[in-house]
Amino acid sequence: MLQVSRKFEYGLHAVTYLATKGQGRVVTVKEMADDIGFSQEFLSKAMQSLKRAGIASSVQGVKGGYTLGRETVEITVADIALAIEGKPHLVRCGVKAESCEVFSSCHHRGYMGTLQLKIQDLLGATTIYSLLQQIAP
Amino acid sequence: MLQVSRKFEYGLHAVTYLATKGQGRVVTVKEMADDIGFSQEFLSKAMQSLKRAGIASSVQGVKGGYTLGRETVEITVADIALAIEGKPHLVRCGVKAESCEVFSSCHHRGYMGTLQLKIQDLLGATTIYSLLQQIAP
DNA sequence: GAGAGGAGGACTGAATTTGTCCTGCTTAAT
DNA sequence: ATTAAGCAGGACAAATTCAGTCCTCCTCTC
Repeated sequence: MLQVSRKFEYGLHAVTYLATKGQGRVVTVKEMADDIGFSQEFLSKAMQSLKRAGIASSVQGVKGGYTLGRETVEITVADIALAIEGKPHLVRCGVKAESCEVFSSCHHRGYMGTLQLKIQDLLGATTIYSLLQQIAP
Repeated sequence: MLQVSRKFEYGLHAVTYLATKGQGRVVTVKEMADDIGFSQEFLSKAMQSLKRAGIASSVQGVKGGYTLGRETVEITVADIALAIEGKPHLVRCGVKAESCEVFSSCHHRGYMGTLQLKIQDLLGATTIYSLLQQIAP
């Protein structure tokens, strides 16, 4: 269906939250979940992925929580997608060649490959910084 | 996971098959399924979608089958995607606003919307004709 | 009128996504 | 030292979607 996952949406919301309302402080998952309006448990998973990718960094223990791990100009939408959904595979044979019956004789692999790159470029061209500019005029 | 459906892959293969090995004649689903190498029943579904969209046209009865419904320069990859997967919705709120908890306060809808349009443009920029050029040098 | 072949609804099984639960670890505060 | 807030992450359950099959009907050629 060529649709982005919910977890990605959660992650993107969380990052913009940290970038705006979370400046200079540590923000708990609970605060974000309450304020934005979705499940704390699930958002927590997204944050863990963002952390592993260095997009967010975490502070443990009481008074713990999350902050951004990099400047907003250094985080692109593609980074968030990669952190949360892993490497994109527009077609199945990108994951497993065996999953395609016609792998050896396939004529579109080249095209689908460049298409995927172009989509990644599209996502990579937007930083959180520029995204925020678009929001608040 | 931002992945294209299998049915779309089937459809794309079928269209290029018709455009190359099926010139000037009517091709049965069985032939395509056998030659390309996947399920006849399922390919049949894809063909039905393509037919409804006018990308393929069908002949019923004995000696029936499919032909292309338009010239290859007038069929884009986006057309095939639309025919088979329906209107694209990068985010859920495009399908149902209620499916998003933060619809009213959402900051990314505008961005996601233009992103979707850009992806559609990408698909719309490739015609079957140009795709075939890329394949056979 | 028999059989090849498309049309399409219904259904099933598999895979993926989404979300919850639980347990453990870290650390500030008391 | 103990407690409780909060992150980390594995395991599991539910829901949704996708993929594929089956069955019936209709159309057309021979």
